[in-house]
Amino acid sequence: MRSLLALQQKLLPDLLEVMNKRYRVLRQLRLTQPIGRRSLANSLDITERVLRSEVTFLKDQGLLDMSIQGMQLTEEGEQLLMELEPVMNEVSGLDNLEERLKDKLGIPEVLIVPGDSDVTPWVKKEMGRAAVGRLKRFQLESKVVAVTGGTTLASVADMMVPSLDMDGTLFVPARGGLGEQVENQANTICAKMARKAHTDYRLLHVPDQLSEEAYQSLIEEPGVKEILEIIKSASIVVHGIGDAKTMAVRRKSTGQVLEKIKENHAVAEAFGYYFNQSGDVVHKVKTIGLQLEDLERSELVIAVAGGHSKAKAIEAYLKTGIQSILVTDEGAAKALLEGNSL
Amino acid sequence: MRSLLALQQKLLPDLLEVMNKRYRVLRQLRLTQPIGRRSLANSLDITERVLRSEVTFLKDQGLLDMSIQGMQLTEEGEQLLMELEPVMNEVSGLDNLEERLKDKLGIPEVLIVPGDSDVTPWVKKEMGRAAVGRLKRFQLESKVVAVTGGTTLASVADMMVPSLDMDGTLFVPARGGLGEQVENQANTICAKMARKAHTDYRLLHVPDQLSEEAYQSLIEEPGVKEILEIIKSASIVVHGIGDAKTMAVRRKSTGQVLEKIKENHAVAEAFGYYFNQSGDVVHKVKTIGLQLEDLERSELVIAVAGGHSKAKAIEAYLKTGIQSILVTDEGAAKALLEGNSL
DNA sequence: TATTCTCGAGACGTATTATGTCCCGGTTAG
DNA sequence: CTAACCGGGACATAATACGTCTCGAGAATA
Repeated sequence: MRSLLALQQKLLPDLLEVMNKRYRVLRQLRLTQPIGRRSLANSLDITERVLRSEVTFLKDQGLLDMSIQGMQLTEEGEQLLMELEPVMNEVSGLDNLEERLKDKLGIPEVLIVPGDSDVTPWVKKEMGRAAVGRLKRFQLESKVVAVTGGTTLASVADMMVPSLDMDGTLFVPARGGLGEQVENQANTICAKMARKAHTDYRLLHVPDQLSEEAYQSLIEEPGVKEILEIIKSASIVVHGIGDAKTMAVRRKSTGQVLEKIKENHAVAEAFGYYFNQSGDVVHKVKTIGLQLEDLERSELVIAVAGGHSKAKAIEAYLKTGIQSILVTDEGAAKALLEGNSL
Repeated sequence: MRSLLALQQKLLPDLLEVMNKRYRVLRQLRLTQPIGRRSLANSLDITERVLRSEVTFLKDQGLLDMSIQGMQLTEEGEQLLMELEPVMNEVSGLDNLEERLKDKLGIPEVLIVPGDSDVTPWVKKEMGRAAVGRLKRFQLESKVVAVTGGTTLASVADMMVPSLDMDGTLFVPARGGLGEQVENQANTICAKMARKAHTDYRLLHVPDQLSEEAYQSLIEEPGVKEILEIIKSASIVVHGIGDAKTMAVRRKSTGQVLEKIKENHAVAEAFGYYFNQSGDVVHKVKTIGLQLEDLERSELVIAVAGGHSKAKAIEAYLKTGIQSILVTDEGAAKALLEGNSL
């Protein structure tokens, strides 16, 4: 017996097209609501008139509300969208991609969201939503969650929502100062995430540049030492993966470091570690906090990174053999699979 | 979690309508093929041009063939239609109706086909097809199937198809002469059914009017006695349900009988028994064969009857408490549920 | 407070599609 | 032989989809 969708393909070949169109409208709306017709049409790359037809239809169906501030999903719209997600993933073949990528990378789980965050920036938010969704399916009560910095993790924080079974969950930054801008620092993201989740957080204040003596005395400081222990005990880690060169530049690393990275052909970066194509560590930012080997003791590691330009970095990092869940986007996933098949 | 169809109802109600239209075309075509555009359009009560659009589409999809004799379903069309049946039942809410009716009548299973056989005659054929389909899901090898007469059972015979697991199945008429026209007599229907099923049948020749002595000597006749025993051993019974008065008139019953039926407020009739609104037997045609109490020993009893005008009769008959499967149509089902809710 | 921006809604001409209505030549049954 | 029915072609018209522009209202900003 064929599936319902297969039957419908025969009887209504354009069904999927329409369904996909409406689904995309709802999904984009969820990300940017409240939003007006023109901007939304622009985001979806369709003309205003077409969007208008869809939107009036969806409004009649009670899936969204129109007001002077713009359009917003109704309760029912949110609900429908949620239920629609797995269906559309299957339709667009994303679950297929997920399977293949899982096999290629040798990791236990891959989640792929549609789009390419290099092309359309809001895809990062979708990755964020997916990561949060995955996180919440885990038993989080009284657990410590360590998070890193980066723009992708900022998206994860953006999409964080409170949940009943996050009672006592504590968010901490994975590692100390890594030279990022404030909004992308682990501390900032950690705080934001905890606030949005309606739960607690602890911060780790470590200056970027530090002499050896100052460093030694700092880690003996009782306040710091206590947090460090909590961080080391983290059972859940959520982190991003960056392109080595980009990250080094963004962190305003010294010429020496840049040189080292270039010489050793580093391609990937994750929480202060730089990796070459084979997954070997070629450089490490000197700071306190979670170390690479600590990951092995974690119960759940989620790596979030997308955009086709990150494909190489993702692949290199996962060659370390870390059993991590990968949350990525269609662009990166396809690039990864293509690159591998060459 | 709602089903995919429920989601689609919200997201693409218009497409489901189209799907329904195309489904109806295919279904009607199956019943009357080969048939031309104009007649088919007439049957479906849509204009020729609309049908034409659908038909050309369906032809392009390879679901039907057009020839000079008319249109016919292809193999693929037949297959699709079959797989589509449960889906469309869900869409049109028929499976919901089935559940409700099952509860109201207190019987184990109800099958409803779309339409109303009082309004559109070919719905009887659909009921026939449904009954045959249900019958074939039962283990029929070497079993005896007793059938009654009536126009509805004639439709069942029409739709009978051979099947691999009907080896050794024997068709017999449930009861002797009941005064029907030849084409609606149990004997005729029994023979037709067996022939279409590519299996055996035995007939029971009993004249309509018979003196008591002749009757007694007849049932002692070896040939008759043998068949009678087979009939009594029938494990499967398929029968119709009629309106009491209509049946009495059609059978040209005597004024005496008509009077009795009227006086006792008989509303339903089934294989020669007349029932009042409470399900009590108020009259019984004197003939040999299966008796009402024999039904209790049957493994499978299927009652087939449709059309809103038969609602009262169906309800009355099923009040006897017989554990029967009911095959009916939308018209009767709705009338039954409405009547009950008043 | 003044100004600018974005919002939904209306309007309207045009391109596209759906539909109603005929007609035609061929095939078949009576 | 003819009447009925078949698919297919044709065409005017109605309905719909779409691109484009405009307007007044509220929100944000300065």
